[in-house]
Amino acid sequence: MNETEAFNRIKKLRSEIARLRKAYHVENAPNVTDEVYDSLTRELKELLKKYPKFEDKNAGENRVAGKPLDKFVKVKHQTRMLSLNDVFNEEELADWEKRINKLLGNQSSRLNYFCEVKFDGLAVSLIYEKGKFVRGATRGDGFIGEDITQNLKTINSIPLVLNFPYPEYLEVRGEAVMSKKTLEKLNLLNTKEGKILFANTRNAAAGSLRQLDPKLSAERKLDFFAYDIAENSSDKDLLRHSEKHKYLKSLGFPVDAHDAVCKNLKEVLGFVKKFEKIRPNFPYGTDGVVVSVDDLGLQDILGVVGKAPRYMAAFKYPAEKATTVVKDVKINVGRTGVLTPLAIFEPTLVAGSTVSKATLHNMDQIERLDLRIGDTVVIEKAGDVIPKVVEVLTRLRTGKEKKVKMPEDCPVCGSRVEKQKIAEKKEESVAYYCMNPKCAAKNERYLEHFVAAFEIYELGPKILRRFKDEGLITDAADIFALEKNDIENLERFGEKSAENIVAEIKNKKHISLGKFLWALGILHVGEETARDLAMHFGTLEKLISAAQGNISEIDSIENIGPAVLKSVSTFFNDKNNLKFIEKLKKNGVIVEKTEKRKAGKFTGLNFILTGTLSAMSREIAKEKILALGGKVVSSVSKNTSYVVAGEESGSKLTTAQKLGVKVLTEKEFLNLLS
DNA sequence: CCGCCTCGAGTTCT
DNA sequence: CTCGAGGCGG
Repeated sequence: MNETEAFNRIKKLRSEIARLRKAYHVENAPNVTDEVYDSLTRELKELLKKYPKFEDKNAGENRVAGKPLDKFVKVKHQTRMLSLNDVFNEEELADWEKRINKLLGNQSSRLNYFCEVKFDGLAVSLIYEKGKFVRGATRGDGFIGEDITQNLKTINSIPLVLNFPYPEYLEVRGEAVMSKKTLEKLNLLNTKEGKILFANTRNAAAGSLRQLDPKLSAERKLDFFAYDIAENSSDKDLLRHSEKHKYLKSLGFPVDAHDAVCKNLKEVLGFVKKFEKIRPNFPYGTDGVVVSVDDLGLQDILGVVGKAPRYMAAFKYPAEKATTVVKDVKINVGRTGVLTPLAIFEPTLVAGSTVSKATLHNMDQIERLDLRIGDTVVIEKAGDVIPKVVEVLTRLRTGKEKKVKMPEDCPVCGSRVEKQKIAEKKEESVAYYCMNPKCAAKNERYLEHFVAAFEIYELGPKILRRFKDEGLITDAADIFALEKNDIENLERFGEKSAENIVAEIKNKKHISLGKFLWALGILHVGEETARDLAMHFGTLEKLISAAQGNISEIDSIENIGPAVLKSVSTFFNDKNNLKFIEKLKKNGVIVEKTEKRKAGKFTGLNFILTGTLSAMSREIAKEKILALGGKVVSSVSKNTSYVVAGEESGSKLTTAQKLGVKVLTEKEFLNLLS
């Protein structure tokens, strides 16, 4: 990026950030997520670090967010309400400590830390006179906030009268929050009434406290947690931040129950990691941990720079949403010849890992998103794992973005690309296909699929490709004729790895009919349908003769309709395919006969496996269920009998609960098995 | 013919 | 996990 481009980007970012801020703080628009805002702000900051000449003191990023609304009475804070500097990882936390140590010099030996959970709500200030709650205000811009005393009085956890002995005058800082449960209920209600939903607990808390009618505010059932004392007229000697917490507790304020003094950064990180585990099940929304220098004397020495104190840092957990720029859209060719667009972007940290690409599925999806190369996009991780482009920030466009075009020719073999007719229908497929049966990409993907079905784990994509390039194999059947010598002679392959590979292949020559049919890669015949076929016919020979003669027998099988029927019969009437099967047999592949599905105690039951089981792998669990006559399906619906939830279960658990499907713990599942 | 379920296929990172 | 498409019942 050159200087002009950087400057243009900075301008765009500034205006979009300003727009989001206004939507967020002034209009309380619930659909704006602060993560997108944060992500853009981070990019702007980095750009300004690289190009300091474009710094602008009056620009939005140098002002504290939160312009007060006109509707509420404005109040001036006696001491400014600060914001915090963020750190995102261990390294940044260590940098923070280094800066502190430098400033403290020889006093740094007294340094220890205080950790507390950072609630994601609305920061408020509460004033008590003679032990009575007299005024509460929002943070606003840090200097001037809004008087929301009436609304705050509806929060049960804010004491209206302090426990004795209390100081003449006290100003408490804390966070007004909404529990996740309350938010869920509120959103459910809003859905029914057709109102807009709140994106997170923070927006909900802020929105609720901004209700002009305190009755509405009261219905929202907010909570409060205190974290600091700003003014205190008593002569009580508070020397540490941790003592403030204790004192707040004694006066009747709820404080974070996890808070702890940490001797060093290692302990701080321990706290951060411990809470990260608790966080998903914690009743309130949180976005990190606040780390403070515990000694108030040291805090004074360190002081405040700009709007944030040097003695505090917010350790932020990785955001679930982030923004990034699409550098390119590549086209992948799959086993079936389908062309799949793949967005390539700047490596970006999202939900704990760095992501550099995401599938776009097909052209329709690209059009729906209106995605162009060069666009800034919002990404998240579906189910916390798979990166996904959720939105394009079209306002950040410069006009230089390029539309994505599906190539007319296959990017690998160069042959024509086209949409396919959908069986029994006039429509065409959404996807484009490379129709060349000899396409190198298709063959490679097929080899990968084949070894996966045979469970030959030693042969990954890289090795397969190498074997193919070196001429060791031309088709999948050649794999079973590989010898130790062939492999050893290749560069970068040792004797040991050659032995392992050959042994593994030999081991996997016996295969069930179902897995074998799946390995053949027949159109529309995946793992499930392959098993249905295997269960019905029992042997490969019976299936082949039916495919070549009495196809009505295939048609009669449950879950097999016209499309699958046609593809199966076409496959087994093709001479090349039959030759390939013969070659596999000749090379030692033995297809095991399949027993007809036995009725067992799981007959008619559908299982879903989610999360990690400790006693067995999912693969084994699946086999056990099948052996008892049950089925393992991949998506939850109301027809699902049981969801078996292991450790760290994903979204399937949530859907199960929503649909009222019975959920089993691993223990309950094991009991059911035996 | 439509709407619900499933299945198939492609996909990411540690 | 997600999207498209096949199977099937209403």
